Amino acid sequence: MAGLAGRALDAALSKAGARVAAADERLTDSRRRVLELLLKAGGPVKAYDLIAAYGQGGAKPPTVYRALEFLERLGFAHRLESLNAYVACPRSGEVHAAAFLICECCGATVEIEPGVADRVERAAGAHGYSLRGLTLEARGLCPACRTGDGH
Amino acid sequence: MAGLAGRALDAALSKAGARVAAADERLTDSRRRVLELLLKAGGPVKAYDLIAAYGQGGAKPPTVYRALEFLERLGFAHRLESLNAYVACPRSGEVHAAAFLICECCGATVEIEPGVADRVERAAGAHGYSLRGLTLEARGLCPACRTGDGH
DNA sequence: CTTTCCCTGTTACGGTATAACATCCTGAGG
DNA sequence: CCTCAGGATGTTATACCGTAACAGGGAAAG
Repeated sequence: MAGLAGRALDAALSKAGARVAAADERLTDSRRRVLELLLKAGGPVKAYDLIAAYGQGGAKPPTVYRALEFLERLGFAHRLESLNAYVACPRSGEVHAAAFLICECCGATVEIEPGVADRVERAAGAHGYSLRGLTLEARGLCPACRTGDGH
Repeated sequence: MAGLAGRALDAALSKAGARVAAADERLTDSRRRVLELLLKAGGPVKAYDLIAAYGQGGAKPPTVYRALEFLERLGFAHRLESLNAYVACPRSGEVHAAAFLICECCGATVEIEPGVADRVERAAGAHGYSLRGLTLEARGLCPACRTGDGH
């Protein structure tokens, strides 16, 4: 799943720590641990898998959900609504609208930048709405699964 | 919530019946009942609210979830992933990619046609993905809630 | 008539998420 | 040093969302 490990993981975590500090927030143990698990996975992870993998016999649900909420708020992670899963954000620490391609066959996901925010913004304006967040999840088949190399 | 009632509701239901028949499917009692509840609500409804409102002491979850699955498959309803809720589709019976504006304050939703499918398709193609379905949900404030008239 | 296929009913369960409250740090100000 | 306010965490319990698995029923085709 292209997850991080070793030096790259450490680098990503310390970079995250710096960004969190710059935002006058704290990267506490539980937040750091959850981010680490998301980065290691390199793909979507279910909340209860994080809970189980947390260590020392696991964590309680609120611990992990609070960490996820924090990571989302600061732009280190996204929630995939259509999968009930969470994923580390490749553009960690920069708040932005996320868009995903999700393979219906193997679950592989890619975060993309389709540049649709402006069009949605216009459509919202036409209905008098002001926009504050965007969820865009496209389901399909990844290259491997299209050709049968999948899984 | 702009829900349907009386003649308009009857008309919508019989139109749905015709479309279902044209698709060589059956609009059974439970399917018709769930569609009726969605149309009456005129907005997003939670599955368990449908279960409670179903009548005769309510229905069992599988009954309602099966009906919802059917209605989605035929394009009569959509699931709002970010709300865990379901909504009747204004373009009932025509399968299409849905996009929604959702008010974070009062929950009002509008189905829009932002015309982004082509852009997402291109972005998917660039990553080798073939597209089969699209979820687009924009959160913001509706006109009433922006001006404080909300609720 | 009977076979087939789809739809439904029912029980039970598993996965997802949060409420509510107690506790504990940590940093600012006295 | 003290203490006090605010955020973060720990803990228990519970509510909500969705589905598996299997039995039964009913209409249409042969």
